[in-house]
Amino acid sequence: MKRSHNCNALRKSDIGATVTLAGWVDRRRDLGGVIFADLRDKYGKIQVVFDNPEVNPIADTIRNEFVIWIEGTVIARPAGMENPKLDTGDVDVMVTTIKILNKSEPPPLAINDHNEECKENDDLRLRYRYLDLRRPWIQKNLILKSRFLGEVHAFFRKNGFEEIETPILCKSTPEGARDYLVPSRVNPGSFYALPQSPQQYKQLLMIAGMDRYYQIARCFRDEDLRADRQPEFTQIDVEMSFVEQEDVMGMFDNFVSEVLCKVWNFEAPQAIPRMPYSEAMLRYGSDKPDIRFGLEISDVSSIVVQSEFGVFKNVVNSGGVVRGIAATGCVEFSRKQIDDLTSYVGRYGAKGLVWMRVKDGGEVETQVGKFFTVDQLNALRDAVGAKAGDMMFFIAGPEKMASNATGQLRLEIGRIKGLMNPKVRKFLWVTDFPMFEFSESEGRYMSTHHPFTAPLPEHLDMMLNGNLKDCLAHAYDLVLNGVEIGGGSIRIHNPDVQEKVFRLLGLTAEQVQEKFGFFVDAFKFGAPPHGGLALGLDRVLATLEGQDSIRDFIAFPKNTSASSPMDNSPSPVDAEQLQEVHITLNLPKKA
RNA sequence: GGGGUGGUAGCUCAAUUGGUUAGAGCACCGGCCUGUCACGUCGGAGGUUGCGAGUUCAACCCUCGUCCAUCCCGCCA
Repeated sequence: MKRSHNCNALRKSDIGATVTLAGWVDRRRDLGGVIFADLRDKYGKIQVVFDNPEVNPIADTIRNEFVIWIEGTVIARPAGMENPKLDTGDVDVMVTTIKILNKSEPPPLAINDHNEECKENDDLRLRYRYLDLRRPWIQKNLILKSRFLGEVHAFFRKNGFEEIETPILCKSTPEGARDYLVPSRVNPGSFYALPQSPQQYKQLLMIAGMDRYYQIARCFRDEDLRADRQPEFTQIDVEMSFVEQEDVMGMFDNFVSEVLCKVWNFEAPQAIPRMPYSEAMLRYGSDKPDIRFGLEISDVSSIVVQSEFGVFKNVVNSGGVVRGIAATGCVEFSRKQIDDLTSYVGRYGAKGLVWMRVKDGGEVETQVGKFFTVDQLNALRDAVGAKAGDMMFFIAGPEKMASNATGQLRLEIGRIKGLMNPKVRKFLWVTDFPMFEFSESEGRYMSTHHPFTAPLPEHLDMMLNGNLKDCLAHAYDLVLNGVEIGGGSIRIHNPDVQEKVFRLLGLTAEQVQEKFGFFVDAFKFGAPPHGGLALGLDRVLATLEGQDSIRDFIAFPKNTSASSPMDNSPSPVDAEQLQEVHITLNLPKKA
């Protein structure tokens, strides 16, 4: 049963050796007299040959995904018969003994598909995830993750961080995402929450004097899923004492150049550029700009308000904005392409999309030309930086919507023009986030980051005086190719300020005491200034691999309904189990 | 909660304007084949067209409902 080599080990230099191998049958080719089979394991593939009456009757019966063990001799392939697609392609193993260790039914997934894209739908893949995971290219993802984590540990240990575990059974707190709840059997009617992140624990570790903490932390959020969002996911969670923003960001500048560049083998950025949130929103219409390409956005409100174009004028006069973008080299966009873009930005609330073409001589051609003077059209062209051969697009509306919709338009044009090269890695720090955002649905201000984030020191008084709109936070996000891969902040370490922030968020003194009392109290016993950052492990992997979905970097992910088709979780439980945890069900009526 | 797309053989897909026997490739089963490597070749089996109603002489196709998946908005850092 022992194997002398794995399936990727044998080379020309091994010719003549007697070896034993074990693995899965990737593919069998029966030529009548001689039978070939590709044997596969985690390490690779090798072709084995059956050409004697002792073994061929058994080799006749093997099928895809059978697990076999063979003994044989390494032989050179006949000249011209080498297979350059295999690392082991210079040799064969001539089999002298074969044992079938296990049979396999025909697999419902094409594990041996030669191209690295799987066409099976996700539901099927997740139902048979253990087969899906046999595909070499997806194993490669998990192996890469494992190797990456090794480097992560090495980096933080080298920099004096301690790896400390924090509870999975936590206290449910308001703010942030919806909690996953766990009923307590011994405390009837009480519930734990699974952590959305170890935020409070890591801050308490700073108060405890641990100075530098990191953890590969599992986080849970009961919100609707996306391709890049799972109900449980992993963060590289970090916190440091006696630091300022520069110290935390500097640590992660090093992390990028020492860990990410090493694992993914790309050149370290000279310095990761920084951009204030307000600038990111204006120039890119996003708090996570993809700076791999230009197509920057300009505000043209002051120009269009002079025109006779009612739509734009009214928007600006009622407090809205008009944003424009020069789609470089897109003058030939068809009517249909423009219609598609119009409905695309409609998803983000844009009521319409105004387009203008810049002709060869530089003159501007547009359907709405009669509402503008030539000077105004030229001013628009120059404001967005359009040249002959470019198409200009404009979106009007309330600032938040117009900004976002134009930003999404920019990304879509980038996709259409193929400007998103996954081989290019552009990191960016976005800083100076607003401390609070007004939530229409909640009817109150909410923390942009989380309620433990400190305001900029120069904005503290502003905040204490109740000006939440203009108050900026000591927060920073790390962005890679337009994906937010991490975020952090300098934390509040003054109990009075922390209490005040909770109150500004609408919590009563009683609620603060009940939900966060222990936390505020902790700061009364000598809390050091501290701050930190958390990186989304799965997103870092997916983004650096040029993938949109994090699912292929998680061994057993959930589907969009947060369930697992493989083991059918979540699932109902016995009445006795419910009784033990003092729960009675109150299910929604089915129509 | 809302919108888009999809659901046909084990898998991936096709099926003209609604038209009579729902096809192909892969996989599977059987035959042939001694250098293939996505082997080839001959043959065979395999279908509640997601589910339920309705329209029609006739429904994979049209209508309504419903379930599931997926992508997105809201939500979520």
